[in-house]
Amino acid sequence: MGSRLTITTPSDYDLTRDVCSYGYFVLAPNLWDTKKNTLTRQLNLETGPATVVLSQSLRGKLSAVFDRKLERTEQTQARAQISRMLRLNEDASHSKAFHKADPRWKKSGRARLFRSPTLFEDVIKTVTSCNVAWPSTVNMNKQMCKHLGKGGCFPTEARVSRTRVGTLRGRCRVGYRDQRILDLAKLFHKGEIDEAWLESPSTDDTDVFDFLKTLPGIGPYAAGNIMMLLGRYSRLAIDTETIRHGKAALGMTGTDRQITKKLEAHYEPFGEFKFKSYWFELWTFYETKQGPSETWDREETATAFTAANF
DNA sequence: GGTAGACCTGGACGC
DNA sequence: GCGTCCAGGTCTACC
Repeated sequence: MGSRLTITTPSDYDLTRDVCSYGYFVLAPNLWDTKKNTLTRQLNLETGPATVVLSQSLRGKLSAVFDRKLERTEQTQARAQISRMLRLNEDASHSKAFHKADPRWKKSGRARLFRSPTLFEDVIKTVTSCNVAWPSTVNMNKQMCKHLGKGGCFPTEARVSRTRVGTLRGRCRVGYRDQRILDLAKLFHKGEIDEAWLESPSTDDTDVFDFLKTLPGIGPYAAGNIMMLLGRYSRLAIDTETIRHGKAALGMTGTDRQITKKLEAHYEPFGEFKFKSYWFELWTFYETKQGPSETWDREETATAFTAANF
């Protein structure tokens, strides 16, 4: 019989709404059950992988059911990873501050963006989303979990750092990103990424952004996206989808450079919550096209989300 | 500081 | 079923 943990959440936490809030919730090893409203995934723990099923039946509480018994230290690890993934550190007052800055989301309560249990997974997922259509991103993550992850887990930095580039390219289908992913894994494995510094409130956003851009495979878009994943929402991550959103939803015209400037100005009033305001606008647009995000099946969204759909 | 071209994959399209 | 074209962000070389 596996372990069962009760996770205390912020009072306004809603598992369905807050998991189905960012594209990574449909990337392996995450599996959202559209019928049961549960999130299943594998976690890398001290003595090996463990599969957890997260569900919510009470406000302020989550249930985490594991496929095996966890030692006390593993329970602590699992709690920390789940907390990071679900952004349980962002309490109700954080949501309230965001809704004050942008009241459009007060009614739905949207405020949190789903992320990964580790920064390493977030960074690699971001690299797999660069210069590629969504179905390829889905496939890259699926193949990395299949070929490199123990027990279906997302591979650790240790595992990726000793993987050959040919395996990353040939089996995991990451293309020219192979060397960049390998170099990133080595940096994480050697402890050259100071997560405490990146996440510290006393570290300036600009310093974090400038550092991220020095990493292999990380340019302005990826750095902006990782900023969001670190809980820093003061800047946008502008890609072709952002430009398209500027044109289609906000009626902006001009060259891409002109639209970029207009977008920066458009979201400026949202200050430290700029990314969230932008993202929930975009997410709402996707939902008008694809239906509520909690109904998006992992396999179906792999093919449904192409530029042609928008 | 700005920009052209290469990088790789998979979907779309034409035949 | 096959071949070709194209989209996507980062990096390097060059002006």
